[in-house]
Amino acid sequence: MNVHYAAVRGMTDDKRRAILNATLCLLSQRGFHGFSMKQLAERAGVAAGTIYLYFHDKEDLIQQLHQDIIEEVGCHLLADVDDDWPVAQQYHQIARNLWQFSLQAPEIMLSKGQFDTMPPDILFGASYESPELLLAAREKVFDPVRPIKEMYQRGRDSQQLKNLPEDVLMALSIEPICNLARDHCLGMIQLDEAGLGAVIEACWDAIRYHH
Amino acid sequence: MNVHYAAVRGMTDDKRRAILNATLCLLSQRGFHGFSMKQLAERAGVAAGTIYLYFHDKEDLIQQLHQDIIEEVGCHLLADVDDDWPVAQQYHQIARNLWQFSLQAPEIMLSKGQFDTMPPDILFGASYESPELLLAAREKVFDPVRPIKEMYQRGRDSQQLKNLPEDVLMALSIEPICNLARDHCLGMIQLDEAGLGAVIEACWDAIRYHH
DNA sequence: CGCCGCATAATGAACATTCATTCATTTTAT
DNA sequence: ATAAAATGAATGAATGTTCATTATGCGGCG
Repeated sequence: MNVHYAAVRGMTDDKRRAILNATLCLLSQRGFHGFSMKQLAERAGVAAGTIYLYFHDKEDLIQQLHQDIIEEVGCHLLADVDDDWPVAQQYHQIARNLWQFSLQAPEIMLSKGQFDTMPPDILFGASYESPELLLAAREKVFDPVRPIKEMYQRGRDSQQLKNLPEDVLMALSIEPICNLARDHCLGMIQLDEAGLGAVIEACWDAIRYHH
Repeated sequence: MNVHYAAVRGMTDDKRRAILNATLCLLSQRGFHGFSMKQLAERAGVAAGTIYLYFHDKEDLIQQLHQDIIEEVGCHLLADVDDDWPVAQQYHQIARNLWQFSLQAPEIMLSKGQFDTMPPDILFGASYESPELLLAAREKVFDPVRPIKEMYQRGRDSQQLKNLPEDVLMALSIEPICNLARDHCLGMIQLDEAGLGAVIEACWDAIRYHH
């Protein structure tokens, strides 16, 4: 009887997946507004009421999608990254993984901005009113990408990276690639293999310690 | 009789400003969803119907706010930047202006992400279906920040900056600062004067041509 | 095999809200 | 007195959610 952990009533997990996929799809092209549960039901190929068998309400749905995406991103970014590699090589692999991932799952890259600007009580179940609770909740949610943060720590401690907080190092070397990947998915820019290499090198220049 | 250019019926422009300010305020803290015209009217201190004297509808309001913000940002970023300066100095001044602006108008920084992920037909009156129209409309809207783009061009042509498209150079050297400014406004990170200098230097490292 | 009972899964019309927008009326300024 | 500006109750459409009803899969029984 240990198959019932996923949902209270809903059983087959592929319905849940279909709903999550449809949510991501709508979110990436229509945004959070102009996105209704009825549209979602139609897109997912289920009835409106079915959604509420798998998710408590709209916010719960968004929250679970967010968690789901972070796990998938974390998994893909860290693929083929060896703990024993030097930080430079690890970063380059992660950066390439990120770009490749954005090509195979563009909806996720396109929806990233939506999540980034979402009220924190939806994503983390905690509001700005209690900063310490919010911080803890956020840390838990982003646990799947913690190894990346730790890589930045190691690089900084060994003076291979600049002496800056991890958030800053990530803002300098991950976010630009996310932005460019989004623009690339939207057809606003083109970037070939050589261009990608140059971009990654530029991001590396931003964070590496220049002796 | 030359005071009637601003609106069809509405006259006093401070009502328009009040509505725009209230829109920005709500947009930055509640996001696009959970933002209603009735809330807006209350916040702006006007009746619901008054909004429609100055703006055709909700989308028009958002579009005008977007244009308004871009003009203000462009104006502030280029303050105290001399055309005769070397590119390095120009960039540093713009970066500092950007940070300072984010402190004095945090709502604008907080709402940036909302606009970035908004369907293009709202912001530019053109959809993805006709890429050439969309591109032209976008260029027109972003005209106030064109001097910045031109600075990047000059820097690249004179081999002071890396040989990358302007969009890429901006993604590398402007966007990270926007991201950090947003996180700083939200209290998620702290950054003192020294830290800011280090961040700007890092962004400069990302785009400058290393001989 | 076919039929039955039963528990779970799924449905979608119905409901109460909330939304953007309108317009007959009132206020304001000249 | 008159024209422009502002109002806010009214309207219909759309939203998130519920729940009485229907469908489905399944193990036992004749």
